[in-house]
Amino acid sequence: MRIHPISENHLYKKAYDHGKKYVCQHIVVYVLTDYHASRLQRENPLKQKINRIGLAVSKKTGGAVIRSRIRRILRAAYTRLEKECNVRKGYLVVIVARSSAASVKSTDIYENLYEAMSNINMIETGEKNAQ
RNA sequence: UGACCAGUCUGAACAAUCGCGUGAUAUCAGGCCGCAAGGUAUUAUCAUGAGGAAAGUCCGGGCUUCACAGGGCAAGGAUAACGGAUAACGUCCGCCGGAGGCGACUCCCGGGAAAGUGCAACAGAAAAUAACCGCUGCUUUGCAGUAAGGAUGAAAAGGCGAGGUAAGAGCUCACCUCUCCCGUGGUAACACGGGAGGAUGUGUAAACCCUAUCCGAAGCAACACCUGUAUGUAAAGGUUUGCCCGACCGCAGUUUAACUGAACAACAGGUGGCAAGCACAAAAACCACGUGCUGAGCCGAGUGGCAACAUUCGGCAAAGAUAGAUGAUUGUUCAAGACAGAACCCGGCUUACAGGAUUGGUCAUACU
Repeated sequence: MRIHPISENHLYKKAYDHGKKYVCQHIVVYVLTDYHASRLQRENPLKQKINRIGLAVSKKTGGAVIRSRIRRILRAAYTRLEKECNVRKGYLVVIVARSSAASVKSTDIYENLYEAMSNINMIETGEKNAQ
């Protein structure tokens, strides 16, 4: 399960401007339909659709150590979410950490992410495994 | 024992579960992306994976690109006792002078103010050809002499004592200070001793400036080099014939859409296009493998040196990403975890930092 990062700056801009948005206590999530989803699917050896993930942590949040810790936690949270739930694919997902995320446990962030994704209707209920 | 001074080392540990980068071995897949060379995947095991400051980007180098390829001058910048170390330094070591501390020791101290120009607020009579008050003399509403005393100030015209005088004054003398000369010691800065001079005007050079020495510019999401393994690939391109032009290649993006997606397509850049034949040199561009991460390297012992350091021998070699790998959760322990994340690489400096360990030394007190 690899994370496909968003590297283009314009995609972040589009996600902020046009994407669906949900604000939680510690994070903000933007979701936008990925126009390149089918091309990426062809490139993907497994022939599955994928979500491209963008992680954003403001410099206001803290120093480099704190920021990279938050990025790791966010990445881990998303990986766990894809594993345990049935997440819709073919989207651009931008996760922005709020300043309170610096002092919070990773489980809280995961719960935040789950709440946000289900509110944006990114999680298909049933099927897979509901644990 | 207490209070200090100067270093050196260290920068929580363990277990379980999940997870990541790189490398190796095996395994899986022949699809997708690209004009093409070519690229890329699944899973398992093993190995390995941030700092003393990785930080600030303040100095000095290496490396690379560009420029000059010789010498001089000017401008600009940096440095500033002396000797050494070093690839180099504004760093380090030793030492000198000054300042501070009882001391161990410390210091954002260190050319020139008699080359010149400038500045010195407020206060004060006066801030540099000193006469306001005071003191003394005389021919006394004034003139002359005088820096001993006096407000102030960061700084007031060498200090202090004696002689001297009308009163005073380096005017004279002793001591101190300063400058110069000689001798001794030291590689030298300088120190000590002796002699001479009469002594010029306070501070400021982080004001301009003067003296000496050094310096080409730029740079990392970059750039370059080496080798082409079938002389690596090469769409649009060359050339011949025919036909056709707001064409074509390439591409962010937009619309529709959910698939072999389709349509339209800006800027930069490149090329006239299409069909057939022929030929493929070079360059730009790109691709693969490799290199720049073995380096002024680290550790231990010996030798030389007061030391910085040099040198000999032996051993070690295991971060390398490109939106960026070291993490999360739970539990246990303790001294309860600070500052903080490699990004081309080194040597320094500076700044931040919970603590812990340890070496040498000083002072005080007590005891012998």
